[in-house]
Amino acid sequence: MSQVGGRGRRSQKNENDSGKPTMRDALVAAAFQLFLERGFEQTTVDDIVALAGVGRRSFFRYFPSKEDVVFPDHERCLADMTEFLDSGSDDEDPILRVCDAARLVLRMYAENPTFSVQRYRLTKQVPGLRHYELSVVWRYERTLAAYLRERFADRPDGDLRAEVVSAAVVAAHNNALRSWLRSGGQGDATAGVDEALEYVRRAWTCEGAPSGGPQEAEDVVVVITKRRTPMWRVVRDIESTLGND
Amino acid sequence: MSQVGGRGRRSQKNENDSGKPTMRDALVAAAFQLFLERGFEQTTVDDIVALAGVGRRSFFRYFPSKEDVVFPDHERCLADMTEFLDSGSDDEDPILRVCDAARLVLRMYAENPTFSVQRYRLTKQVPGLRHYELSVVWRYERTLAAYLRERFADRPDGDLRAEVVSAAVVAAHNNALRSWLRSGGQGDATAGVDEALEYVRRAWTCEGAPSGGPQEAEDVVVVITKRRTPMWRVVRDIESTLGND
DNA sequence: GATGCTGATGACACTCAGTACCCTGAAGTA
DNA sequence: TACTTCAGGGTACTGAGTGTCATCAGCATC
Repeated sequence: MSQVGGRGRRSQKNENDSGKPTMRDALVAAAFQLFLERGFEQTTVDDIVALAGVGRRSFFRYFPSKEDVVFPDHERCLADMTEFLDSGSDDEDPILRVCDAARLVLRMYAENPTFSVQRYRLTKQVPGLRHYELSVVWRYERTLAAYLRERFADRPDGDLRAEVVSAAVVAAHNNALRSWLRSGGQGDATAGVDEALEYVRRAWTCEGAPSGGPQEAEDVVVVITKRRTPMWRVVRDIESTLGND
Repeated sequence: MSQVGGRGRRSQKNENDSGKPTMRDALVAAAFQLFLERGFEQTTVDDIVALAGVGRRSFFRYFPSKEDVVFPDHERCLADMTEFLDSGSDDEDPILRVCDAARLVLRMYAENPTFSVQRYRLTKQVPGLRHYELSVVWRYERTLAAYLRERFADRPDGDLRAEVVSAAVVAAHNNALRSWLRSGGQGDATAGVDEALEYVRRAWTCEGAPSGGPQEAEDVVVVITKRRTPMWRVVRDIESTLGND
């Protein structure tokens, strides 16, 4: 119960050097202690501020809602993501760029596995928190989509492509992230996310020019046919795979 | 202001033949009238029940929350979608199937354009409703993903693929749907959605097995390598494609 | 027609999240 | 010292959502 709190993102303004935790951090710690003890819905804001020893009004000064205290670091992560996307050069593959942006979220989770896993279990149980999480994920997705929309502005399908790719990237990232969280935060989270993101990137870059990518593999695609498959069918499928139709 | 209400889904149990609207419909109509007049947040549940001439407690008997009254038909549409997916035959392309499932949502919107457009404008303005909509969309996405996960169970990447494809399908559908709603519900919504869904399908059926239609192909997979690719790399990729690693 | 059951509705009270408003005290500044 | 500023405390209020009980209409049964 001592590893909770907004740890893992020091050197920010919400941390003073004297070791004494900020009121914000104290509130997060108190809230999580109670949430884990008796559940989210069974804990009132009054309980939290009583444990933290502060006034009720102060809680809402730091967190706009009771749900916000469960996701204390997303606001910063979202800002980091925006900044990261703004700072990129224009000759980089946009899809690779949003994949890297998604990795920022993973990094935030991985910085404090215990906290992340506790939060994951809590969120899984409580509908209200699940819904709140949706709105957080949605904001990440909007950020990625806005970036892609700009980068794809010259394409006729730019708008649709931006939407779909950002949704796919977020889904892939979250799929790998949740799998890591389900495992209790054991092992390396990065590998799974890399794989998942690469999976999406491949689907959305193969169809035009093969373009980017590390340079290994990618060059090899596999054909397996049943015996006696008519040759025209093989040819047709090769052609449609290559996008020549 | 008279075209609001849960219209467009008659022949359901919430409609009695005597022409007198159900209490549920009366509540939806009263709520929308007030929401459009003075806004969602400026309207209390007390206002709604007063206008509808019913008791306050009755509101919450029909709608679990104030937000629910804005999306009175999604519950049924979700049930339709589940039923549709359950009733399909197993030799149909899963991705085509979920695309068709997504079209059920479009159909619901298109059944009552005026209502849909009013709701769209309302939802766009009110953060609370936007968040609620996210959870509705999420449930559709979960339904599609659960179906795909089952259908992709034999693939090594089945889980990830199910997540990513359902996210992409939902994103494409919503992109086209919103574009239609922004236009004020003019013209044909179907064409745009068809195009968007086809866009996604193409990206996700070319990449592995060409598969495509019902029973054709499926047997043909394509290998293309660069000249002079080392044989070990070809073998490795064949193995990993087959999931033998 | 009286009795009893049931399901829909209304009435009332309560909890709790979130907000508006104002007070206090500490720190800094002229 | 007087003034300002600002973080925080205290109180009262609004409004969503819930639990509980009373009421009443419809309907069957005796």
